[in-house]
Amino acid sequence: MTKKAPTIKDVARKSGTSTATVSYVFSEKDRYIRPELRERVLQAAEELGYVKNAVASSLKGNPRGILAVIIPQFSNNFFTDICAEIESVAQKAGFVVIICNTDDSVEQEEKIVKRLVSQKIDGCIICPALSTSKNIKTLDIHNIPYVVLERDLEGETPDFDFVGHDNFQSGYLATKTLLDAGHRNIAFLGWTTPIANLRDRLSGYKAALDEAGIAVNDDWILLDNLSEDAGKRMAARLPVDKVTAMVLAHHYYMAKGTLLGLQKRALRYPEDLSIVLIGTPEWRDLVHPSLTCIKRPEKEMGRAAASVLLKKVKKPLYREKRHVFPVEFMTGLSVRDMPG
Amino acid sequence: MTKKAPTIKDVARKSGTSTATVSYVFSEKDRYIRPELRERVLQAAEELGYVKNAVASSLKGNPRGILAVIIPQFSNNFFTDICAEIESVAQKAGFVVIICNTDDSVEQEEKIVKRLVSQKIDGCIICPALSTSKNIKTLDIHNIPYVVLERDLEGETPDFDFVGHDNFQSGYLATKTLLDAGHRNIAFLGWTTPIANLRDRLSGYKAALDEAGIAVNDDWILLDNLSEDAGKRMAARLPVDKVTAMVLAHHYYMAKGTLLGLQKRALRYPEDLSIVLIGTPEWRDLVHPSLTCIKRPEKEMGRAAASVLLKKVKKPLYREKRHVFPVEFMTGLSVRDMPG
DNA sequence: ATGAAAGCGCTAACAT
DNA sequence: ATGTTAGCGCTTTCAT
Repeated sequence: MTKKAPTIKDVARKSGTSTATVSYVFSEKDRYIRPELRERVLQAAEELGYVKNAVASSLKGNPRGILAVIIPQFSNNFFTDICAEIESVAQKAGFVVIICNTDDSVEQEEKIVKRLVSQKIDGCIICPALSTSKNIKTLDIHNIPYVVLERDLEGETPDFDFVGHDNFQSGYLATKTLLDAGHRNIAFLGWTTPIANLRDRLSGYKAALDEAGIAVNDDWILLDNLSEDAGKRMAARLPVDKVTAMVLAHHYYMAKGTLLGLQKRALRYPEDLSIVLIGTPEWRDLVHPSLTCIKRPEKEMGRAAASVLLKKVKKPLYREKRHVFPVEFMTGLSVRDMPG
Repeated sequence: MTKKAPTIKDVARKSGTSTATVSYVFSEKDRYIRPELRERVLQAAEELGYVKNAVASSLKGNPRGILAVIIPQFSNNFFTDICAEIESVAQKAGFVVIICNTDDSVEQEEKIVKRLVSQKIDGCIICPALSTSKNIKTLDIHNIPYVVLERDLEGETPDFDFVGHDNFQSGYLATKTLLDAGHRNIAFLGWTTPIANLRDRLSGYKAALDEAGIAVNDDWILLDNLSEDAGKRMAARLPVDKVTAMVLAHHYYMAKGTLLGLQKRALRYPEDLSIVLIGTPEWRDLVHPSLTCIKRPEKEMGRAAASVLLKKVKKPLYREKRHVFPVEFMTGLSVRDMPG
């Protein structure tokens, strides 16, 4: 026997006033209302269990109270950490947040973006599937404020606000760490993807080698798809007779696979092979020896993305500078100093 | 110069027909419309970039297309795994999902629930903060279909749909595993909480001991708050001269802390201490030796919660049975057979 | 087969 | 200081 939710009209009737008055009582607008009347309205609302219908309110042009974030992988802690931060900032500002996973599929993303447009969300943080800009354009057309997260858009695209981190630097720093420890033959393990992030990390790797006057050996750059098994495969293929160190530039579950693959070959780190990992999985200091890592700024990114978006929601023409956060070196025990 | 989004009216004008016709073209309702006209409408909509406004539509009583899930911890993989599954199921059914984190605070939850009510969401999956039913009642009052996740409600509460897993069994199974390996003096590490889950695990532990004719020693039941540091503290307090095994019944980061604390005391498992962990952190098979675990049914729970909710959204009076999923034993190398 | 128009719950300009 | 009312974009009954 689902009775209907009480509306402003019910409250008006019960408190013997008009809907306008009730509306004003529940809005931030300052229209003076006799304390006595205001009290009566509040009382009636309380008794009826009235809650303002944000849906109807937004039809009149008021903010919806909903933000969205679109990510390519739900199961990647890098993204969930960012989302957690976004949700936290949004919550404090009175918004709820819709989280959507595209599985890095442009088609899936297209459906999702349409749905969000249809829902008239106030704004959106999007890490574009495969770095494509197609669905971003939909957001543009419908005037939904958005912030692009982590992946730069390829090709001709509108001006956009961006929050990301320095992938070049992470590749560079990881490689430099190994070079400084005296390594010369350094492998780079990544994944196959059209997005720039991995490419940037690889550029950082190459730049560091270059700076040290070392030629890049393409055989030591291993790429595979995103999975734990791929990590295992790469560990199996690793030319450990030539290489003394490696940069793990891929995802946590690939990295996990790589470590397991190493175990399987009875290879030990740092004795047989030094390792620097880009990223900070929960287990970085639990494995033994602990891993030397490059920490990415998940929280900072989440916080920045959310606050930039909130500003844009308030002022649609608001433009922020690009936020590209630096990474941070985290010491560990997986790098061995080379003798000599 | 943000031009307004095109509405049904614009499409009607452009295609020279009425708003009613356009509405029918974009609805599932079957009203016959001349193919020629239908085509013209579609054409106009396409050109204008028209997307139906779900907000206005829902004002007329149509489903909103939004579900919500309320969890007490965003950073806990147990919950994010469940959420990932919920999102996936919801997405296939055409819904987007709002994810809210309460930090296990009843006050925060209250705000969130009010917001969701105000947003007129179609339904909600809630893991109630501290197992309290107060905010659930708000959902009831406003006729929002909901499914209670993982934590049973305490006290007098309305009839509700529930999806969870067998916490008693996980405590029992973990303990039984150690008993079967010949252990007699088994510690139980948990956290301080009013919710039933930990209590149930503890009951399972006690039941297993009881069954084996072993008295419970309260000194071996260690509880602390939810943090990695608390895990370290418990490891430090552990009476390893008396105890030969332990059940880790707490969260991943506590478990991590406990393992780190063990390392600090130079205690090795399973030699010095056998371990069974409730839960399956990503690192369970990465640490060495790999951990013997009790796997909880995150995916099944997520999937069940989402599908039950979707059924309730369709049919508000729909009632499902309680879903309490079993846990699963996962073999590892952290349990040593006791001699004798 | 299609269109006119009332109305969902709210806001705000306007009237009193 | 408060009430009346048009209208946000859509759905749907009723008329044609």
